[in-house]
This record gives sequence, C-alpha cells and structure tokens, in this order.
Amino acid sequence: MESKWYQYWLDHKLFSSKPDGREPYTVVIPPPNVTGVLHMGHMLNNTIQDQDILVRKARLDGKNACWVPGTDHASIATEAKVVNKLASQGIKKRDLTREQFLEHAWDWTNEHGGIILKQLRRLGASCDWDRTAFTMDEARSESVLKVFCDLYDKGLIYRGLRMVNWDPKAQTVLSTEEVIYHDEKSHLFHLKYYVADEAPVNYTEGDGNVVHKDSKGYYAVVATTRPETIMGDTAMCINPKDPKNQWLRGHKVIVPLVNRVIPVIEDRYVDVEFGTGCLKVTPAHDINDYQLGKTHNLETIDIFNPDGTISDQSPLYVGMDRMEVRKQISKDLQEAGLMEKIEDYDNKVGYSERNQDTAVEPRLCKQWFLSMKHFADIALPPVLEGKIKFYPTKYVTTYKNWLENIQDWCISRQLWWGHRIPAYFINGNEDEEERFVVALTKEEALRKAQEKYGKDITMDMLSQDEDALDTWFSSWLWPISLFDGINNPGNEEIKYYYPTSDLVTGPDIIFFWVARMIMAGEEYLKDVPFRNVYFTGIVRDEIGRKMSKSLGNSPDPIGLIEKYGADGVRMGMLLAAPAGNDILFKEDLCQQGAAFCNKIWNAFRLVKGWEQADIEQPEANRKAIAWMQATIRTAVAEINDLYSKYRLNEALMSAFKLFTDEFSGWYLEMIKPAYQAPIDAATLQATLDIFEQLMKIIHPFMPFITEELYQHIAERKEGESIMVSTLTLDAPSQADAQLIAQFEHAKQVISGVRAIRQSKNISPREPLKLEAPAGVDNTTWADTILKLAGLSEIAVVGKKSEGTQSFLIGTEEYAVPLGNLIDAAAEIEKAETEIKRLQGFMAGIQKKLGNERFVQNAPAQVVELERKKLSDAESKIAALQETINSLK
RNA sequence: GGGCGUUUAGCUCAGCUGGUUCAGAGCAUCUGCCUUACAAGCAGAGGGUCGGCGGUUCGAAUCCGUCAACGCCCACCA
Repeated sequence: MESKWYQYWLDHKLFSSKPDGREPYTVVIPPPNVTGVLHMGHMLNNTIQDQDILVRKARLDGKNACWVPGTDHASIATEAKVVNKLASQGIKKRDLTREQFLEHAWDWTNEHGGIILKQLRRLGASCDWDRTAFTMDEARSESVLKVFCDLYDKGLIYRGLRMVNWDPKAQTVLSTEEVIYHDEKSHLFHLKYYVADEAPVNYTEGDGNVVHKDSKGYYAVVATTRPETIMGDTAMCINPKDPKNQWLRGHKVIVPLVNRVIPVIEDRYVDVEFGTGCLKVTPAHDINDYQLGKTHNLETIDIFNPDGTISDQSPLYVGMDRMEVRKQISKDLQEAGLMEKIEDYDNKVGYSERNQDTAVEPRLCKQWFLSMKHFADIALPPVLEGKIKFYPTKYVTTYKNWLENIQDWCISRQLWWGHRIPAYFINGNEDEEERFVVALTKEEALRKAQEKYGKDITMDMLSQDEDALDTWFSSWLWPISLFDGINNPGNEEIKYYYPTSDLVTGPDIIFFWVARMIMAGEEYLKDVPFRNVYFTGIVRDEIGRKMSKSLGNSPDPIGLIEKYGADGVRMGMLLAAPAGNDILFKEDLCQQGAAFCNKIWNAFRLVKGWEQADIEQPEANRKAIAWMQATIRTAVAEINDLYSKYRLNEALMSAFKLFTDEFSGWYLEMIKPAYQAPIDAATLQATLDIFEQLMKIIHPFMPFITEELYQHIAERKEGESIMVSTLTLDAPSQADAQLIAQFEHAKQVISGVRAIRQSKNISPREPLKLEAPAGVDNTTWADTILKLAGLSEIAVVGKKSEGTQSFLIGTEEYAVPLGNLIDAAAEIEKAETEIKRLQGFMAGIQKKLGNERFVQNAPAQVVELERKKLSDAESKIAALQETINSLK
C-alpha cells in the first residue's frame, strides 16, 4: 500500500507549503548530484534518518513544514561522466565546441537527472516537489552570476597568479578543500648533484662538514620523493646554519641527467635533519619551492603539460606521463651512477576528491579567488555565540579552527559544465597586461570596458572567460536562492521561510558547504541560513567498513525496500543510527522494522475485531484507559525532548516500547474481553482514540503503515490524512506520575506470579490464589491483577499460610499457596543464599554508617537513605527467615 | 607534528552538573509456552571490577592525571 498512499499524498498536494500564519518549519535538502543514484548514505543521512522524520514531526506539531528538494550540477563529477561517455563513443572533448559539449551534458542530465529524486519518493520523502530546484536552473544561475558580480564590485573577488592544486585528469584547478591526502608507501630517492665549479671546495677534515666525493668529483646528495621533477630544478638549497653543508656555500651544482648548472642557495626553510639537508628547488611544481623561488629570484621551468605529461620545456622525456617518468628516470639515474640509494618512505599524496585515482599536481596559474578574511569574520560569531547550534557540538571546534586559518577560495574551474564566469577579457597583445571587466551581460561589459579602457573598445574585442565556477559557489547560496532571495530580495517567501530551521548533512562537507552557507547568509541576508545543524555519521557495514561501490558492501536501497517495505527499512536504519555516531548498518535491523509493522497490524486487527455492545464500562477498563493516557502523555513528553536533542533513534525506541510493551503487552491485555465476548462502547472508542494517537507518534518514523491504519480507525473524508493531522497533548501531570507508579507496582505483582508459574510449570489457565500483605493498597488494581496473573482471589493476610512460594516487592512479601508443589529443600537453600547476600550488603552499609566522616559530611538525605536500606534489608531477612521456618 | 572524539553486557549504544531511576535499553543468548491479535509472537531468566594504573573525596562509570587501543579533522617538512 506504500505507493498508493504516496500517490494519495501527491494527489492532495499534502507536501506543498505556502506562506501562511503558522510558524514555518523549513528544511532544504543537501542537493545530491543530479546524475547520482541513491546510495545508503543518501538514504540515511539525507532522507529517512532525519529530514523526513523532522519534517513530518513538524507537521504533527502544527507547523507549516516546507522541505525543498533539488539537485546539484556537480560540475567536476558530471563533466567527468559526460567526458567518459563521449569517450566510449569515440568522441574527444577537445574536438567539440563548448556549445556542442554542453548539449551533450544537458542530454545526459535530462536522461539521468532526477532519478535520485524519484528514488527518494519510494522512501516516503515528503518534499514539496513543486519547488524542485537545480543549481543550474535559471533562477539559481542568475543568483550565482549576480553574486559573483557583486562580490567583484565589493573587491572581494580578485584574479591572481598562484600556486594551485591541479587535477591533471579533469584538467582543472581545485580548491584546497577538494584535495584529499592519503598515506602512501613511496620511496625517497637520494640523487647525486656534482659540484660544477673548478674552484676547490672549502673545508678541513673534522670541521663538521659532510663531504661526498667519488672518482668523478665532489657531489651533494639530495633526497626527493619526486625525481621526475628534476628537469624543473633551478637551484639547490641548504640551511645557512647547517654545519654539514658549509662546504657547498657559493658553489654551483649540476642537475643529474639534465646537466643544467644551478646555484646553491641558502634559506632557513630547509630542515637540517631531513635527508642530507640539501633540497632541490623546483619552483614550478612545489608550493614551498615556489616561495623559495620568489624569495631568491629563481627561474621557473614548468615541465608539465596540463594533462600531467612532460612538456617541451623539459630537455628529457617529453610527452611521457609523470608517473612513467618516475619509474624511467629512477632506472636511468641508477644506470648513470647518479643514484646514491633508494629508501622506503611513507608520505602523503594529495588526490582529487572527485578523481580519487589521480594525484594532484601543484601548478602555477592565474585563477579567480574569493578573499575569505571578511567571510571568516562574519561567519564565526553566529556559531560561537550559539545563534547556530551544531549537533554534536564538537564540530564547533573544527569549524572555528578552519575559519581562523582560512585561505582564499579558488573559485574558477577549467570546466564547461557549470556557471560560466561573467568576466570579459579585452583582446590585445599577448604581452600587454590582462584587461578585463566583470558584468552580467556582454552589453554591460562593453559599457564598463569603454568606461575603463577607452571608447575605442568594440563588442568583438570582448571575449568571455572560458572557465566555470566551482560547484560550491552555487551551493553556498542554496538556502537563499531556493526562495529567490538574491534576485528578489525581501520577497514574501524569503521573508517567511528564511532562516531555515534545521540542516541535516554529513560532517565531510562542513567546510565545503555548511560554513560557506553561513557566510553567504550573513553577507546577503544579514542572518544565519539555519538555526541547527545536525551532522550525521558515515554509513558503515556491520564490521565497520565504509560502504562503497568498490568494496561491494553497500546494499541496494531499493532492493531493501522491496524486501522489507519502506517503513521497515526506515526503522531499521534509524535503529542503527545513534545520534552523532557512525552508522553500522545491519540488514537484520530492517527485519526488526518489518516485524514492528506486523505487530502494529496485528494489534489493530485485534481492536477492529471486537464487537461493540451496549454494556456498562467496567471500572477496571476506566482505570486502564486512564493509565494508558497518562503513559502516552509521559512518553510523548520524553519523545519530544529527544527530538529537540536530535536523538531520533532514542525517540523511535521510546515510541516502539510504548506501542509494544505498554500498549500491546499491557493495555490491550487489560481491556481485552473474554473470547467472543463484546466490549463496551466507551472502552472501544477510547481505545481507537489511543490507537490514533499512537499512529501519530509513530508516523514520522513509519509514514505508510500509520497512514493506512489512520484511514481505517475512523471514517475519513477524501483528502484527509494523518500527514496533516496534529497531535497536541497536555504535559504529564503529577497525577499521571502517581498513576503510573501505582500500576508499576501492580505489574510487579503480576510478573511475580508469572515467574512462580514459570518456575513451577503451572499452566497460565490454572487459577491461583495470591496472599498479599496487609497495609498495602491491594484493591485499586485488583481486577486487573486477577485477570493478568490468572488469579482466583487476592487474600489480604496478616501472616502467609504454610506451603507457599513467595516473592518480595521491596519489603512487601506476596505468597502463592502451592501445597505439595513446593520443593522445601530448594526453597530453603534459596532463601538462605539470599539472607547471606543481604547480610553482606548490610555489613557494607553498617561500615559506611560507622564512618564518622560519612555521617558528618554526606547530606542528611543520603545518610537517611543508607539507614533505610539497612532497615529494609533487616525486614527482608526477617521475612526470609520466617519462610525458612515455615518450610521446616 | 597539532587538535578533537571514543572505550560501559556477546553486538549497537543510554547513563546531564559525583550519593535509590547506578550499573540500564534494544538486539542476540538460554528456558518454557502453537494461550482465541500476533511463533515475524508471548512469558520468564542469565549476562558487565563501566579500557589499564594512580589521585581527589566520607563516597567515582561520573571529577583530575597518566598510559593504551581505535576513529576523525587539520598541517608545506622535501
């Protein structure tokens, strides 16, 4: 019936939200990649685990809930997919024009796009689908370009020549956040750089210099992990304070194989302890070397092509791939006798977040940057001051740390799939300084260009920047752009829905996305984009491995739904997801979810099967109803509290126990009429009302079965739905607590009798007599106890009779006469063991009470409590002793 | 190299500012039941020196120190 109800909700537009007088509750979906397919991570983090539950809960609380779905154009990932697809058809990207390529990309997007959103429907996601957005649709694109122009005008966006991270496969620059470092087993190559000058090296034996010399002359040893970059070496560097290498001062050395003569420079940057203290300097291919190059005015030789092959700037290996060259040059160096040794070495290598098989290459090029100092300043306070709350709170530290050490954001990408940068270059001579303007349209660009560079500039002299913007440069506007807050500032929707309420996302994108949304929110709306951020865990398999395609340990979500039903899967997931922890997914848990559905269904069958009759309502039923209502009020208060702390798995567990234990296990058994006997109308109606409340409590977790039963509990009009019903209950009262405590006592009596039956193998149908102690309330719940414990009578006795088996509730002793069923010897032994245990317990307390410092320092209450424990233990021992005596 | 987090029953986790909701929940296990809603169930039971060591205190799972294991984030040591 899942698809039926989903369609029903759609047909009646029950997911739809429009601004009105109610309190808004807004959630924006972290947009999945447009061409992505639903995986377990989406299912857990983005959908069922939290967002849909929170949204449905908000509706029940009477809020105007709006959950906005959408997809992300994911420029690098999508462009890579399209490039691969074209390659499989024998088409190369560089053979296409930008327009032709984009046509293919849009085809691909239209073909594969939105699959993921359809899959979310299977799970029951209650998004307002009419609002479905795409980061590259018209409204979003316009917002992005406007923001770019605005930030440029504010002087926050600039163009600069920097050492950046280059992905040679996608052939685009990446931001620092997009580089992921992996530990790698690698090698440290020790290369010989022979001293070039004729002049003798200056040292004396024993002065601390470590000099290398062989038949071919003096040489320095340079340790490097990247021998393939030696063709770009333009200096060798030593630390001026390094006693080992003083002899190299002022000399020149020869780059091995390349035979280029380079100077020995000195800089304190060099670590004396590492290798031999000699560093080869390749300004074009290492961020530190670049700095050295700048300080020491070194030549920069770029030996790589954009695709990671060796460029014609290099004297050797031209056209070969960098990884191939590393192997080859190692061989060649050894053969030429230029390799001192090769050591094993563990180092970290940066990889593209999107192309995990491609090592990132530092590369010097001109890019667009967003200056981040200002944004860090405005984004830090809301989080530190608690205007935005993070769950778990530990991420506040992470956030703070990042913002305090932030680097400028490289926002341009050498890609076509994305928002094309609205900058226009004015054609001129290659040597001239770069001339450009930033403008939303070409017409405006011309106007600005003429203003800036003179009237002689014409339209054909303008050419738009070929690059696109980083995907996150559009995502960071998401909570604003979804309500058109950039294009139409102050419109009704942005005023109503912004700030959004909760953001649910993974901690892996705290910098990429969360932090930047806060920046954009503060910049453009002077307000936070959301009030709470709930960070979910990573989905792992049952032995703790991250779920991934390559490991093949990720089940297909849709397959799971087919097997267990969406409700079952939703519950299974949530059970595995303790707040703030990783999720160890086990398929059994879905089974438990499915079993719970079954339980609910069977409970409903029971209630629906009762025949109503015009008979008087038994007092016991009235009490049962009052107790159940008190229990529900108490549970709901607890569940609400858990929701407020985002401890959704505990909220579910609480709801589960409420239904299974309290309602099915106790309440239904209490009011259940005898076989084929009818039930009074008042009890039946109350039970249906209670059932409806329970369905509402469970609905956020299991939307389908609760809707189905809601429709059966009473006549519903077309369009009515549990989804848009509300649940408001009074807070639990003092009286509720008393009632619950009272019945807890009754439960213990019932369980005590049941335990005796169990141990003596007495059928539940055989009636037993119970002897209860005097001075205790044994009448209030008497009828219920009689019924559930299968008793014929509760007799209040001053002293229990002979031949009974007894149990204690606190210090009250209850007894069931069993005659010859009693195994006196065994009972005596049991009682004696218990007496021994209690005596030991008492000894401990007596010691405590004998300690003056305890009696003096501990609060009176605590001391009193110890005294009570002591006297309780005494009376328990007395009762046990009596039992022994009577058995003897 | 810095920072953060975790360690409690076989498993996954609760236990807020130290003292009767202090050793808990669900699952799993064991035992007995095909009881008339449900065997995908019901009833009952067992199971932990709260990672190790040391300290503070009348009193520590809880506070402090230290060690260990695991996990995550950040960082330019070739």
